[in-house]
Amino acid sequence: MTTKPARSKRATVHDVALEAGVSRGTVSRYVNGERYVSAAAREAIEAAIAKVGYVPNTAARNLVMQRTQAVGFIVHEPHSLFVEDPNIGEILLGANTRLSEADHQMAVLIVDTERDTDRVARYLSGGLVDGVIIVSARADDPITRVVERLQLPAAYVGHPPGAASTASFVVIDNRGAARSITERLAATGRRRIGMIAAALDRDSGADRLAGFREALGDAFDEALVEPVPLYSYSAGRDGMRRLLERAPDLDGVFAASDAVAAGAIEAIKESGRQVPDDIGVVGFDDSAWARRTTPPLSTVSQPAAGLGAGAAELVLARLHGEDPPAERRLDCEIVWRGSA
Amino acid sequence: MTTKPARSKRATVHDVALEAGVSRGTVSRYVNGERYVSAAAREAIEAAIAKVGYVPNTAARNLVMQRTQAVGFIVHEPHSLFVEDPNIGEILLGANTRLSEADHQMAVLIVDTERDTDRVARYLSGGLVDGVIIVSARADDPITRVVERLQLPAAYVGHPPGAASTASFVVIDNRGAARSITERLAATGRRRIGMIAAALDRDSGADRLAGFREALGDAFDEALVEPVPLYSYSAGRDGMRRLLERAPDLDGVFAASDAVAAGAIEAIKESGRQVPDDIGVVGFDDSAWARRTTPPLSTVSQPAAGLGAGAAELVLARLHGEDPPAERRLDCEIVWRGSA
DNA sequence: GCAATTTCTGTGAACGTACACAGAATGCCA
DNA sequence: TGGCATTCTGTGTACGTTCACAGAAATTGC
Repeated sequence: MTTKPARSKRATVHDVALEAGVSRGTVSRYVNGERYVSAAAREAIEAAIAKVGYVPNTAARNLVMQRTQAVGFIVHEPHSLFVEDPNIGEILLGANTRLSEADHQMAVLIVDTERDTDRVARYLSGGLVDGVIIVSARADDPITRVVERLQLPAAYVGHPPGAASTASFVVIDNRGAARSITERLAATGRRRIGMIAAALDRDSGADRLAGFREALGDAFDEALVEPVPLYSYSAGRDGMRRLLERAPDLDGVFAASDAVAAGAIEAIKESGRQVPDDIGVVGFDDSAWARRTTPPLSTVSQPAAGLGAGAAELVLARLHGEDPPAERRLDCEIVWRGSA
Repeated sequence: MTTKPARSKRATVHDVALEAGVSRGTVSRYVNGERYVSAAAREAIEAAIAKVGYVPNTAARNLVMQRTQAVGFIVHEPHSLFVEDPNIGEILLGANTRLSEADHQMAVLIVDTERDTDRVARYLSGGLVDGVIIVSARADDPITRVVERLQLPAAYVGHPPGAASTASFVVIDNRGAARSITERLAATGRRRIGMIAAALDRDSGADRLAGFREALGDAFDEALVEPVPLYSYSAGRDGMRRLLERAPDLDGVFAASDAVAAGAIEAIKESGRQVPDDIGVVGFDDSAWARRTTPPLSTVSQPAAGLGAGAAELVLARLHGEDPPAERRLDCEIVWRGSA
C-alpha cells in the first residue's frame, strides 16, 4: 500500500473532465455558462464537480483573461486619521457595495510609510487589480505617478492631483456648501465670524476656505482665519485656542470639519464661553462627531457613501470601455442642529 | 508605415531576455535575487529591464508558486457597525502593519448581505489568499465553514466559532477586565450597580457579563442587567432608559462598550440625573467615544492594534509552516477618567 | 435522401512565470 | 595537461485556465 498524499491537491478542470468523461473545453464552457453544452454533458459535469469538489483557480483565470475582477482602494493617510475620520470608512463601504454588485473584489491599500509606497506600487504594477479608487491623494504622490504610468483606470475621491487624462474625479461641492453654511451662520446675527481652515494643501480644504470668503464678501477678515494642518480634533482645539487669543470678540466660527469643530467647542468651553450663546459653531461632514458634541453640530452633510459608490461606478465604466465624464460633483445638504 | 499597436503590451521576462541577449532562466534568477548570475549578465539585464519597463506579472507568479503573498481580512458586520466601531479600524491597521512588514498584501472582505457571502466564499475558494484573519465571526457562519473546508490557515480576532483545528485565536481577557473595572466601580462606594450587557450571543458579550457577575458576588442582582443586541450608542441609550425605569435607585452602571456607555450617559442626563454624582458609568474599549463624552469615560483600554497585529502574526506563522499556539490572550488596562 | 445548417465536442495553443536538469565555461590543483 | 569542482547559462516543462479552430453529431429544409 502506498502512502497517501499528505495534502490532497486541489481539483482542476482536468480532473472534472476525466471524472465526467468529457473534455476540458466542455467543462470550461459549462463553468462559464456558455451555450452549446448538451444536457447529458451538463449533468455529468455537475456530478463530477460535486464529487471532486472543484473550484476554479482564479490565478490561472486571471493570467489568461488578463483581468482580475478586482479594484484597488488606495488611501494615503496617516493611520490615525483613517481611524478617526468616519468618512473614509463610509466611502470604503459605499465603494465596496457598488463593486460587490458588479462582482468585483476590493483590495484595500493603505499608504502611510515609505515602505508602504513601495509595496503598494509593486502590487499595482503586478497586475492584480484592473483599476483603482484613490482617496485623498496629495498633489505630488508617488502612487499617483505609478497609477498614471501604468495607465490604470482610476477614479479619485476628492482632490484631483494634477492633470491625469486616464482618471475621473468624484467630488462634493465644497465651495458651494461652505458658502451656504457660512451664510446660514451669518443669518443668525453673528458679526465677527472666523474660520479654522484645515488642510489647505488639498482642494477640499482650499475650496472650503474659498466658499467661506465668498459668503462673507466685504466682511471677510483675513485675521480671523486660522490655518491648521489636519482635519483632526486636536488641530481644531489648538487652532481655536489661538484664534480666541487673537480675536476674543469672535461670535461665530466655521470649522473645516466636524472633528475640527468638536475640538473647537472644547477650546471654547475651556475659555469659559458658551456654545451657541457666545459663539456659534458650524462644522463640515456630518460625521459621527456631529451628534456627539454638546450641543450637537450644525454641519454640512457629506454623502460619503455616495462618493464611494460614485467612484466605483466611474472605475467600472472605464473597465467596460466606456468613457465616463471626467468629473462628477455631488451636492451636499445642510443639517441644522444646536451649535449655531 | 504600419499602425502602431493601440495599447503597448506589458513587457515579459521573455522581452527582457531578448533585449539583454540572455535566456529567460537567467532573467528569472536575477529578478529573484538568486546566486549564479555573472556580472556581465546582471548589467545587461538591469539595462534591459529599465529600457522595456519590465514588472513581473504577479498572477503568473502566483499560478506557478501556488501562493499569493496575500491575506484576507474578513469582517462580518452590518455596515453601520463597521463605521461606528473604531476598534475594527484599528484592528485592521494593526494587522495591515504587520502583514506589510512581512511583505504581504491584505484583501479586505466585508460580509454583510447574502450576496457578499457568496462572493467572498468564491474569492476565498479561488486561491487568491494564502490565509485569513477573521473578525467577529458568529457561531454558525457560512464563511467560517468555507474557511474550514478549504483548510485555509486562519486566525480569529475574538470569538472562537466552534472548534476549528486549523485556526488560532487572539482574544482579550474580557472577563478579567470586566471584573476589574466593576470592582473599581464598586470601590467608589456604589451600592446598586447595574449593567447594560450587549451582544450576549458573542463570547465577548457573554464574558463581560460573567466578569461583572463575578466582581459583585453576592451583591449581584439579575434584575439590574439589561441586555441589548448590539454594541451601539442607540442600544445603550434605549437600554439605559429601560433600566432606569426599572431601577430608579441605581447609582452605578457598567456598559458593555464605550458606545453603549455614551448612549447610557445621554439617557441618564435625559432623566435629570448627573454623571458621576448620581450615577457612576464605566465603559469598555477605550474607543474614540471615551474622550468625547462629558465627563470622559472611565473604561477598559483594549489593545485593538495589538489584536490585529497578533492575528497577523499567527497567520504568518502558519504560512511559514510553524504551529503557533491555539490562543493568544492580550491583557487590558483600565483607564480612569471622570465618569465614575 | 442529400445538402445545409445548427449544435455540440475535443485538441492544441497561449497567458508569464519558476524550477529542474543538462551542459558549457571557468578556475584550481596535481 | 588532465581531472574535478565550481560557477554560470539555456531549454523544456509545469501551473490551470480560456479561446480559436476543426471536426463530429444532430437537426433542418427541400
